Amino acid sequence: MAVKKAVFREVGTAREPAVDSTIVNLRSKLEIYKSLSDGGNIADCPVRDVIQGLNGKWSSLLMAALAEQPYRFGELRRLVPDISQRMLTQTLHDLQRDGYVHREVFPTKPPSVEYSLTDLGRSMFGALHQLILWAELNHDAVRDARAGFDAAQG
Amino acid sequence: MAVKKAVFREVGTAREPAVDSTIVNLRSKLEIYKSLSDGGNIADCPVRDVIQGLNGKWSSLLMAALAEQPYRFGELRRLVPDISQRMLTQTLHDLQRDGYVHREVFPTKPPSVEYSLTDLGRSMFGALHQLILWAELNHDAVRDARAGFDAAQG
DNA sequence: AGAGGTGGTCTCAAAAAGAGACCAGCACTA
DNA sequence: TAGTGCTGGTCTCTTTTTGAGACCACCTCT
Repeated sequence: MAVKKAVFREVGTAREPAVDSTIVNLRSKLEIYKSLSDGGNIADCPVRDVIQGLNGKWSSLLMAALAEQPYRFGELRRLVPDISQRMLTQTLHDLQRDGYVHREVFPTKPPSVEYSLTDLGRSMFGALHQLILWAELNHDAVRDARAGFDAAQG
Repeated sequence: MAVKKAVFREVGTAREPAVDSTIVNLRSKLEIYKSLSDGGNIADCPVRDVIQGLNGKWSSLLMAALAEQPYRFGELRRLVPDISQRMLTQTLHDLQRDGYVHREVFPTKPPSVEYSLTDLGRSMFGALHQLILWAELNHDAVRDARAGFDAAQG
């Protein structure tokens, strides 16, 4: 099987000549992931620490929702029907702990709770959004790859 | 508590005026996550489907490693000491299935297996890398947020 | 009085991840 | 020739994470 023609689309259609931007090539990507100064042990790496907080099943979805507008607890639950109340509580708690989400209780009766992105959260979503955008543009390529792989492997 | 001054740094130091780039505001971010045309059910959303494959504990780390250069199985195991052989096999398998990673067996004795990024994988890493870069630049802000949260909540 | 909406917590089952033994095949060494 | 080690895995068992759903106090409206 020869090298397939690249049919996927890049996120930055213009002005981004290729995958590797200038800063990417400044030093080894793995070095960046190790984030230097970790004493040679890749296990406790700050970047891993931060990324870990985002790769939960619901984190990126809730970030995308809150990037749109602030939402109340129940609104988020209705917006994402297949999340359990337990995981919604927990994921929002974790996002708040990492400083991405602000939780505000309003003294209504019964009290309502509003979740919104902090400045840090908006900043982080700017980067996360690149990935979401890529996924939207290339989901059919990924789906094709999966289908091809499954067909080949049985 | 007033609105804190934003002390975190943006990834694109110049030319990116704020979090929201032009394309971000074209339509609702949540709409993008739903990726339209999903019949109103956010549960089976192509973007979620793609993102899901990347938020495993080891996926982004292995992508970063392979973005640096191709590696053999044992090399990856030594590079990431705290991954179990089982999860390394499985994660590489999943990344291969999604079309990000190419697996090639060389007929040496004993046979060796080399893993490398495909074009699709390199393209995806271009987006993922934004997030990694953000994490590197802002991990202290996240760490501070965590410390503050833990101190407040006990 | 009863139903419904608020934002949760608690318990228990299912799924995923981690630890480590085991495997075939070959090369090198003793 | 028997041991040792390296290759890339799989298999089983235990621990952690997630999911499903009951339960809760409080208030409002009917």
